[in-house]
Amino acid sequence: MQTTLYSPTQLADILHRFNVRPSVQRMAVLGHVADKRTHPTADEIFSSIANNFPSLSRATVYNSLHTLVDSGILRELEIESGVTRYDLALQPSHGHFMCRHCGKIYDISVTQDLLRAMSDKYRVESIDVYIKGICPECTEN
Amino acid sequence: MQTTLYSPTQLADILHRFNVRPSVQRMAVLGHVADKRTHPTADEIFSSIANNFPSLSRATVYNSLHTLVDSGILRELEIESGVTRYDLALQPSHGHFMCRHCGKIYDISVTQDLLRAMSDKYRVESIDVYIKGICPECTEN
DNA sequence: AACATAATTAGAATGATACAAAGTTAGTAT
DNA sequence: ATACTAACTTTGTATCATTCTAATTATGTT
Repeated sequence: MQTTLYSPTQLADILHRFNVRPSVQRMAVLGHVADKRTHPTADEIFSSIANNFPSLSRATVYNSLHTLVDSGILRELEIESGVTRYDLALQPSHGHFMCRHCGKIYDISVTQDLLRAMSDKYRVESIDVYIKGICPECTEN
Repeated sequence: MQTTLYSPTQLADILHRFNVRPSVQRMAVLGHVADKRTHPTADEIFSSIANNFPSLSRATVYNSLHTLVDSGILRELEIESGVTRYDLALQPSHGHFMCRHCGKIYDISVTQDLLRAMSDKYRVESIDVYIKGICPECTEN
């Protein structure tokens, strides 16, 4: 059941490379996001790994996730209102497709052509493009 | 102070066209989103129009917004974690640029070329492409 | 081993949004 | 006009994700 694509050593390596201390909790959080590729929420992660950590706190999951995002290992997805989902950031950038019916989230590549071609497979109902950064006004000041 | 780009008659017309009953509250909510183009949150809308409606309830603002979104007049933006923002949907589809520093949200067009050209004006730090619809698995069933 | 720093825990607090029941309004038919 | 009905608004309460705080524990370094 527990497909382990990333060994503990590999997880520790990743954390080291990004200058994040490899606590067991952090490894478990990262491991879950990296192994299952379901773009889980903080709560899903908590429920899944709580078995192995009787005293695990939600705050720890949130703390770990924030640390992992800040370090660049994970990336936040806000594809669904009200919850933040998490995705491995260690791979070529990609868009996401969420099925309105089953809720599953698929990784997709996002070149113009592919986006158009996608309509054959997926029934696209909405596309959101969000860009963040620094605006001209703020760059001057 | 209160720039009125849309007259009450125009607002009522829009609501009629989309088969939404033009209650005063709904007109006020739509009017605020349509006039100011600040992509406001439910709470910002509530605060702004509460002056004119001493007994206005937050629930009414949420109800109105849901009705307006369902009818296709407004569109939800999830560009910022934890809050939903609202935008007029009655215009050519466009992306959004949020400044990490001042928080302002700019409308931008999203063709490949323009996205590339944008880097001259805006300092792009992250791009999110979210697509929703029905996946192949669900289409079969 | 002792100290300093960082991480974890538990529980309470916050804040956006949803819900439920009662009251009000508006549209329609008599 | 009056009464009926359905839609809308209100009020207060509930929920749920996330954050905060203070106390505890673990880790790394001298």
